Amino acid sequence: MTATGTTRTWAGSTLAERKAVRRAQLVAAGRELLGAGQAVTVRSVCRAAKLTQRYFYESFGDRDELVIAAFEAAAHEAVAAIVEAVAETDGRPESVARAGVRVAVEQTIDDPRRGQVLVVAPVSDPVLFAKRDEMLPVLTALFEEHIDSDAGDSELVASALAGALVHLFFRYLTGELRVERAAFEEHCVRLLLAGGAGWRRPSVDTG
Amino acid sequence: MTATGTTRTWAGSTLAERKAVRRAQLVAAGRELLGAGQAVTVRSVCRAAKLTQRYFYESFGDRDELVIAAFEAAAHEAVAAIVEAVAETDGRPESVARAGVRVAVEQTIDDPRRGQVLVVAPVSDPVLFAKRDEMLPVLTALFEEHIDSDAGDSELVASALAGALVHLFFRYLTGELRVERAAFEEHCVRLLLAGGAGWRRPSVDTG
DNA sequence: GGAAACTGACAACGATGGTAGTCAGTTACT
DNA sequence: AGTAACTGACTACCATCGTTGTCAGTTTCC
Repeated sequence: MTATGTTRTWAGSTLAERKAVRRAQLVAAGRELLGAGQAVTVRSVCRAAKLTQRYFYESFGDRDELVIAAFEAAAHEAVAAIVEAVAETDGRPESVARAGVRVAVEQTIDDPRRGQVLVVAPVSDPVLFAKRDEMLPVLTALFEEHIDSDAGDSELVASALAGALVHLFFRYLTGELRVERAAFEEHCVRLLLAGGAGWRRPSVDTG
Repeated sequence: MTATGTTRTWAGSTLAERKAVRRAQLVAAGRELLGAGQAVTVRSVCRAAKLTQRYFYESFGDRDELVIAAFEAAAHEAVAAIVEAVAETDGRPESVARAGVRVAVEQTIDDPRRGQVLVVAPVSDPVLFAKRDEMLPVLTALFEEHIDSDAGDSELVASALAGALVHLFFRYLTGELRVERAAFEEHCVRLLLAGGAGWRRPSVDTG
């Protein structure tokens, strides 16, 4: 048998394998830069990955594609952890909400780099903002599945909830929100349980 | 009397007057560009203002300063209109919330350019994002003054509310949120009245 | 060993942006 | 009329970025 096409090896690996390695290196470098709040350009990411720019275009059409890949890598980790935690609850709404919030906090606040990628970076990168906006329904749907809310138009509810949580996490992560972690988590749980309501009694209900 | 220093005229106006006119032209040009979703650079804004770049540095240290000025101009209009509308209510929480939401919608959705500047542009410009973040407490404080909420930690409440409203307006303005205007406004009113709760009954309350 | 695939380093080009300066023409004051 | 302030048009320089190509050295296959 002759080694032709993609089976030819170089330093023990095929071209496809090398491409995959290089792609992973670039995505990891992109994550590092995003997580450190640094600019992601073709040059900066290739420098961080210790690859020449020629290899960038082997896997990505442009910088945006790379940045999205980096974001998705981080997001999938967080979502997977949340899904797992939720699956281990007894399924009661409060258990689900608590597990979800706990893990979300762990994934973003206890791992500041991932938090930076998922929560802070989208603020200054329209590409990431749009990507995050696209992925949020995945998360809200997960909770809607377990938490029955008779709160009204579900799209409005979901949007308000997403906006509220994203903003809370952003301010907490950047240190603008000076509250105890427990209070922060409790508030997020309440928001989820009420389909967005962290408050017991809307004023109109007691009027 | 001899005309010296700043009283010297050129085409009928003093240097100070000319500077003020040029500054206003640049701010207006900045607003136009932001409102049209176009990039604001020193070059683009001077082109739009029909002024040479030399005059840019007469009023602004850099591009960010100009962009902030443009944002502030738009924001002050909206805030002033909301303040006025609230002042004309009977002061009951529901009246205040309704007036506030109605005017906010008018200011941003009925005037798409201003809406673009205040709601959409901050998504792709970190300078504007930060500026808006800085100004949101002005608005939430206005409502807190009129709407008594026993909902808990007021900073957490205000942050969640701000995030929810900003996100709702963003999605509505960009056309992502396909709901009737009345439903949209009603939901925002409910959020305000509940200090963020658009929902009647958190599940835990009926458990 | 020769040829082709592959690598890493680098150059090149065009585009854009920020900032500052020059120059000829215009205006206003003395 | 002379001079200084002012204007508008433009140049110049530097930096960064995206994208592509070249070249010499390396590896692998036949």
